[in-house]
Amino acid sequence: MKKDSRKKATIYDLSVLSGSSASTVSAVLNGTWRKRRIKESTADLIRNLAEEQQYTTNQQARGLRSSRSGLIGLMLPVHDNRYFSSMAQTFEAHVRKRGQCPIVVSSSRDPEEERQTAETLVSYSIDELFICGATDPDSVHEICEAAGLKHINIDLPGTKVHSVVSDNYEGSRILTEAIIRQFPADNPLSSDELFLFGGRNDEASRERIRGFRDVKRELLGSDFEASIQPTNYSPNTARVAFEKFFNERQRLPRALFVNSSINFEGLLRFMSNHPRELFADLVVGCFDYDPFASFLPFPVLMIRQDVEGMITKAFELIKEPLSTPKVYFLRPELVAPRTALSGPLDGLKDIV
Amino acid sequence: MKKDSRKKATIYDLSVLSGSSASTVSAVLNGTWRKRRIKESTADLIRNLAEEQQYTTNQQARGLRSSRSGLIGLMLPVHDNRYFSSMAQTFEAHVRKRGQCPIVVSSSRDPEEERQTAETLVSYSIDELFICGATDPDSVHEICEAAGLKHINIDLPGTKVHSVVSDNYEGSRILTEAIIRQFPADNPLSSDELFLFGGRNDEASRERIRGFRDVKRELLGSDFEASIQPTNYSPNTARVAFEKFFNERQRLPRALFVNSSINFEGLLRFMSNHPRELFADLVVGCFDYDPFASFLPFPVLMIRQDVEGMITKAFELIKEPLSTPKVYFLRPELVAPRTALSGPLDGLKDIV
DNA sequence: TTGAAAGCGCTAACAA
DNA sequence: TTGTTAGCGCTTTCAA
Repeated sequence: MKKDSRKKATIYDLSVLSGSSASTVSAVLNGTWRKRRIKESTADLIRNLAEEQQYTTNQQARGLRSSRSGLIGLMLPVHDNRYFSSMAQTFEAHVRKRGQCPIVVSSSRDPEEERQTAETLVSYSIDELFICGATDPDSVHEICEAAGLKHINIDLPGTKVHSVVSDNYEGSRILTEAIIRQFPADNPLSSDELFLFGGRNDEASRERIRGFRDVKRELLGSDFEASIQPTNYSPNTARVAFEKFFNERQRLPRALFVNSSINFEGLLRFMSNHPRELFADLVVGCFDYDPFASFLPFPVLMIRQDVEGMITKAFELIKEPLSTPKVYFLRPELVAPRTALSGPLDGLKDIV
Repeated sequence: MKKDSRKKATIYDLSVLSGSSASTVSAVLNGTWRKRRIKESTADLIRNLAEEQQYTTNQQARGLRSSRSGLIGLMLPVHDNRYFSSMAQTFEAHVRKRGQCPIVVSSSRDPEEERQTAETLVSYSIDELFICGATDPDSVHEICEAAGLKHINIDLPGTKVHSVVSDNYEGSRILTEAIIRQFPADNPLSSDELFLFGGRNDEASRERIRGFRDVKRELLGSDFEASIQPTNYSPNTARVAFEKFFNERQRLPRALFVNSSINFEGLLRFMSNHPRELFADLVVGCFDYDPFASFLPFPVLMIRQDVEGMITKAFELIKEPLSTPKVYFLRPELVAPRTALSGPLDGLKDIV
């Protein structure tokens, strides 16, 4: 005999139906029944009833009581970008595998929004927070700390807890060198023909710029202040920067190091206003991987960051009791032009 | 005088500190105090205390009591794709604007996973569920229905509640026609040179195929069974299909209608194994928009679905009391080659 | 092997 | 204008 059917069944309903107490039902349903020495048969009975009544645990109640929620949070700068969306995809797979519920939220690289987002997540008693690409991870840390919430930094390091980031310096060196080597010996690239566009004053950008400059000096003999054109992470700001550069010199550099695929989109916006011939022998290196970008009509070298590795490492580290915060570096990978790498989607089973 | 500081302050702490009762504190903090006729000064006092103690509401407790949570769910097939990631980005902005907390989860187009995901979300008492691109939306409906959870379908329609989808038939017609018109009058495309790759037996694919076939018949005089090559939504399956086609005929069709950017990635994988000259005069139409794909070295026509419009409409409809379930169609937009459209990221403020 | 009872932090009648 | 009280559904001692 069904109950209201609009109302979900509770352990009390099952308690009545089974003739056991609510605490017995609870133990059976949350898996602690073995160590409570509950009879196999009682357990069976209750489980059948639960199935029949379509019982599902009310996680809010469980969470309130146990001050856990089963929710694992990932805070992202933005969703709409292949780097971060693959981060979300990978993160989800890991969380699901542990039987928990992923909750992915973005906070636009705005420190205030980051803090608010963290507070919100705390108020839902999430169990762990992965802070990815935060502008101000240490402020987020304070909030987590105050709530006793385990957390870790990814992509951009903080100073209060462990961080897992790409080796941006090394990645940048590899990319810069690869850009330079694209040019033939009889028409080599000169220092004043290679510019870096994009990024801002964050650790990743600083490291990438450092690698870029070092390699330029080593391989091209020199570098100069203006070879760095920061544009934040914004297609439109990047577009404007390219326009400006072009207007001043009537051409783009022969070679471009674009810091992040987001800014690469700014280059596309610029291109859409100009004839394609203009870019016939442009060489672009992009610090980020996007499968479509790899096949553009000019050589595009890309750096793919090891998202799977970062997430895996972060899951390892987040449970470790914190000693002194350390930064773990993962080496990113150079991707040759016209390369289609497999990604997190390839792990999913195909339903046809 | 601070409390434990590791423990979060509760309304009881504030109740003691302020000398008011817990219910007064509660009313002040959750905004119902005006109608409870609480003195402005008491309210002020309590709010100051709350600030000072860094009080934040325990949403689990509030949710348990009020059987709401402030969580709004979006169920996506996958994250790592520009269509769905822009969906997530847009959805987030809408939810945030309403002061609620977005929770975006993917379920791999697997009906069983869709159901489980829905159950999980229900168990957290989410307030509304947006079901995007679900393989079996009606099963998800049953779960929501049983829990009294408001929900709506996006992208792929269901029969039990309202749905907001792209006008796939019309979009497909537009795209197919545009593909055909890419070819010059003196060397026109013939029916046997245009194939559709990708998709499966879902409503979107069926409609796209219908539009494709209709336009082929109208403009090219005929169509044939084999012009449709379903590959599911999977880069790898698509790659295999292209390989197979190529092996059998030693060439690709002159023109391709690729159903979804996910399958377009399969085409890239195919291309990476072949010299670029092979694709010198290929024309591709893709039902989905990706900014990088738009600039590939051959003409790429794309269809951008109206994500912002779909989300907006869905938010309108979800609160409407359900009469007979209706399907709302939004017209997607044809995107010419070499076009960089602005997206949901452009709405964010730029922090430099 | 099980049950009774307290309580997680909050809301919302109902009193006062 | 405010306080008292009774839960929301679950977990977890402690007792039996």
